[in-house]
Amino acid sequence: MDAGNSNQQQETRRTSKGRQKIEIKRVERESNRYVTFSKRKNGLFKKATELSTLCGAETAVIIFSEHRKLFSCGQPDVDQVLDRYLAETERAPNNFPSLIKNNVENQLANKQEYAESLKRLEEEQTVAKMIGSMDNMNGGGFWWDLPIDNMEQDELEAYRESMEQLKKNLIARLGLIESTCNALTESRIANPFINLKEIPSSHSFNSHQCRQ
Amino acid sequence: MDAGNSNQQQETRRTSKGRQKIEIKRVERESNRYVTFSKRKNGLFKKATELSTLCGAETAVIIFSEHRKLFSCGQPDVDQVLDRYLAETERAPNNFPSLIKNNVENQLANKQEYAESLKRLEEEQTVAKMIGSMDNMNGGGFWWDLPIDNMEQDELEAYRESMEQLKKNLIARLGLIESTCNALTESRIANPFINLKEIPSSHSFNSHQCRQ
DNA sequence: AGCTATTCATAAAG
DNA sequence: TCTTTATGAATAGCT
Repeated sequence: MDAGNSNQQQETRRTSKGRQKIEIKRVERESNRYVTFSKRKNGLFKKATELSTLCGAETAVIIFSEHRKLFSCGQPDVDQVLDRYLAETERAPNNFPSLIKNNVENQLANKQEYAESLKRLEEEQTVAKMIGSMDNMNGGGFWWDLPIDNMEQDELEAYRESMEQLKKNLIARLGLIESTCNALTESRIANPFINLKEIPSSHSFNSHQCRQ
Repeated sequence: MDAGNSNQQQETRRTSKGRQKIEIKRVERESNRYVTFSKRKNGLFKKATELSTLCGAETAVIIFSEHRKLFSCGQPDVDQVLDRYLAETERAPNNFPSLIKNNVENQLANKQEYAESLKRLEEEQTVAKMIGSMDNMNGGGFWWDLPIDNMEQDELEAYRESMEQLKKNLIARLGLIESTCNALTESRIANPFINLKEIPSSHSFNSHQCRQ
């Protein structure tokens, strides 16, 4: 609507230039930047909340101001959404194998190694069972998402130790794997066949609250 | 700006009623809801990105559609922001609840969930077995100790990415679990009852990417 | 924190 | 789903 015609303020001169177009780049003037941050942060939270209400979506918005202050908003709850998100992304590694499944099936070679891997698997199962035997495991979580609250003290201690050990091992192992990958990648630069594929990922949901 | 006067379309009758005001409540018509979701999701991502650019903030927006499909957007990177968020929330003793909270709430200890967890466990085993079938796997390794040497370039890339993701998530999650254990251990020394509190927050930053 | 004029986002309809 | 239209909303610049 143009409304280009005059009138609309009797005689009270415009008290404002009204909204002006701005470039989307850092707002240099600090006072303005603050105000903008505050207004837009609120706007963003509002939009996120509306999206949830209108469409039944679960949302989480996390913002760290330039001074690193945290603000967050989620429906029904930020942490639930994050848990779900983490669960999803954790799943990605498990999806990976499917990419090479075909090759794997063609490679069933060394029986002995296979036997060893089975043995290892049993160890994992032991842990898993121990955990599984504890009552419950929330729907979309992983085995380490145990109901810690219900553990007895000794179980808790044992569990924590396991976790610490697992963490150490994982970090070390993953670091090794990564560097191996990197080394191999480099050494294969000469390889004319390079095509990257996407890691598929599909997902689930969950989140209510606004902190500021 | 009323522009209430007529004219403005020669004779071309209005082809649209234009935007109409809507109530902020679930959009009942499915087709509309879907369209609204898509538009608003994009709008939200845009707003978040603008906020980052304009104010030097770090943002992460995570959305799970009603069909549980995941969409996310972050500057400079969703996972970095999440790591920061988790780090922040981890430290605060009163904080860790969410993950645990979930479990607690889900501790209706119903059999069905347990069954589901078992099912998931089986899936993990399947993966492990599959990998176990791959030739090689020096004793003591875990399922992610795949025969990297035999991977094709694209698999390798995908695998490395998965590993990096897994590492990030594991570190974050295990850290969270550990601190939870510690907190619980402490709190039990004096009190056998544990109750979760709301999370205070002050904080730091971090995040670039949009997935959809 | 309020105001106001504008720009921006988006509900409807094609 | 993509475009167009017309209008509702968000917000930049001031006070």
